[in-house]
Amino acid sequence: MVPTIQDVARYAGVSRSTVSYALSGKRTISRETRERIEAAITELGFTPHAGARALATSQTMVIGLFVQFFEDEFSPAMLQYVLPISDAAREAGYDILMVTEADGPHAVQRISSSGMVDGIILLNVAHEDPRLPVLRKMRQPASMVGLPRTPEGFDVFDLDFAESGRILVDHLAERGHREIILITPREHVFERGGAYSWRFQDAALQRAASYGIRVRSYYGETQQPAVNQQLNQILDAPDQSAMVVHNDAVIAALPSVLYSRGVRVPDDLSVAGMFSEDFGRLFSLPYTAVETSPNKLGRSAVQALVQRMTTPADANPWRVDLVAPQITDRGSTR
Amino acid sequence: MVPTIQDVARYAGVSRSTVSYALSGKRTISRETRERIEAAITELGFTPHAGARALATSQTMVIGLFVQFFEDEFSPAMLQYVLPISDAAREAGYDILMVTEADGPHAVQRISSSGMVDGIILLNVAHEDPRLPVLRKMRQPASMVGLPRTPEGFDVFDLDFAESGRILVDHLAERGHREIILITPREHVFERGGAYSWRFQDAALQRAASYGIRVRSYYGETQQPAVNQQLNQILDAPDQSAMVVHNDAVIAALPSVLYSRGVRVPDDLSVAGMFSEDFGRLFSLPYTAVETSPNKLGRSAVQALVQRMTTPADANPWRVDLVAPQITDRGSTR
DNA sequence: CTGAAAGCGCTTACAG
DNA sequence: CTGAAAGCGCTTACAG
Repeated sequence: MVPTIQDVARYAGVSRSTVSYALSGKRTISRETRERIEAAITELGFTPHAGARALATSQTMVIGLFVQFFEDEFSPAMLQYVLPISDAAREAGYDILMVTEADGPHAVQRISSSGMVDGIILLNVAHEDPRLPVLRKMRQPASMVGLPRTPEGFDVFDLDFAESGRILVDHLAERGHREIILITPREHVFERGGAYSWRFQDAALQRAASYGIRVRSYYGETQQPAVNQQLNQILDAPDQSAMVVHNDAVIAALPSVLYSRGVRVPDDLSVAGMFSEDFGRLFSLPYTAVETSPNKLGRSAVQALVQRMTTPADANPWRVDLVAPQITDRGSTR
Repeated sequence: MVPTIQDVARYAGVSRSTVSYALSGKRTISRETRERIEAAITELGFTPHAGARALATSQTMVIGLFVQFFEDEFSPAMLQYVLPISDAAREAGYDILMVTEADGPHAVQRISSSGMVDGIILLNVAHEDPRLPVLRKMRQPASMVGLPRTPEGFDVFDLDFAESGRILVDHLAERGHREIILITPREHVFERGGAYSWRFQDAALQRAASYGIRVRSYYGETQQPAVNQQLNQILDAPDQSAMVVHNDAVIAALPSVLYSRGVRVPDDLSVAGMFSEDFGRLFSLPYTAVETSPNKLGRSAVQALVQRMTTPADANPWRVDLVAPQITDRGSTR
């Protein structure tokens, strides 16, 4: 039914090995032979069987992408990582097996030990991520977005959230603000070990303290209508001059809440956030923000992984890249 | 290095076939033998090699999911289909190979003919979708979300957009509106063959005509700041009483635009849209809407595909399921 | 209840 | 420049 390399060989009057070498280019084939083979391939519509090739070469040319969706996080943000990763993988010749299973450790074990993938990318990595211990036992290399407590054994990429916190506090301090409202991820994200939450918050609080700036910190909600209710409650307090938002759901809802209250930015309130340019465009956020660079982080993770996969005995030390945050001034502070 | 079925057999003192049958349960194994095999498996940490199994059985237990992201569509909506599909696939024992390649037909050809997947799901199918002709030549069954001009050969699931258009017009007609603003997908979506765009619009216009209701139809923008600008321009016209929005980007931006203009819903303007409950929650949309049921559609596509994959000679006719739209009244009309 | 062997469709040393 | 053959790690008729 579906043609095999044997059919091609027979049709072209050569051996299977010759066809295989013509395909891979790993040895020189006479022009005439090569042309006969190519003709046979197009004539028969032959494509090598991926499974057979994987068995023979121990290479699947597939990357496992492990995504976790939590109720308390804002899902659209995740897509910003997935798409660049998928694109970068394809550019390097890999396909993406996307795994969204709730039981992360089990999924890693299952996919990895069955040899379905050559390498693994973890998204949304927690401080004590239960996927890492099992991942360490697997034979495939892995890279990730998100900084775990013990990154040894993996290439790790993340935004420098501490520095991001400082940059935003500096930005407001320079403009003379003496009080800042800080809206963080949900409390549950802290508890779960989403290290980005406290890396940002701790650094921001510390930097603010060094200026003598007072910070009122709130765990932001992530589901409507709680988001709007909470924002309104926070804004009911008098004399607020500046707000830093490190919470996707809150920042996405902010424009409508501010409009509804008649709060003008930056005249009545200075606002600065943490989001990517794409995210900002999607939700029409007119706020100065630290660019979270999901594109860059995702692509870096792919690149590092491809490097490890193609150089199995790679002696290079494991990377921990904390991308330096850049602020994009959209004029929402003063 | 990594244990094979041979190692397990040796360790348990049986043959490879016995181990294989113990794994599959396709023949009865004596209790004692089975226990020895199980012990060997856990002891050695054995997992069957997926590639070898695929080669022997011609089954990969992987579904190819082909996603297309267009500049002129609103990406968060896509995730609402991807996640339920991934979950449903896993429940049926399948993993998901997610393909986002820009060249859809080529990607289908590549993945399908190399035997990487047992079946295929297409998302965001166009009226004349260039992926369908190549898909028809492939050996794997396929299902899809989105109604193509010629659905023969596939199981097709989509919302009944025509009926959705009628329902929303009826809803406003019942409330006495004599003029409706209709915001559709971008013009380019119509041109590209996104049939959902005109199926909805044509039906809505026709139904409105039957009531003698006047409809002003606009191609909605999808990128900021164009979305807000356009909305403001549309709303500048006097005497508007009702608006139907069939455009994700526009409906997501609508609350802030209406707030900023001081337009109150439904007192000043009746608003009805097309979006899922999840989407509405994500963007805090307080509008009456036809539920677009991405969850249901995605799961149906998986179910139908699993049926075809497990019953290759399935004689059941191809399905074209247009899900009956349900309106969710959130009190945004009167 | 269990085993020996063929076969799935490739790749790659080994030989010439 | 090309071929014959072993091997990758499974499954499954065939045999007993």
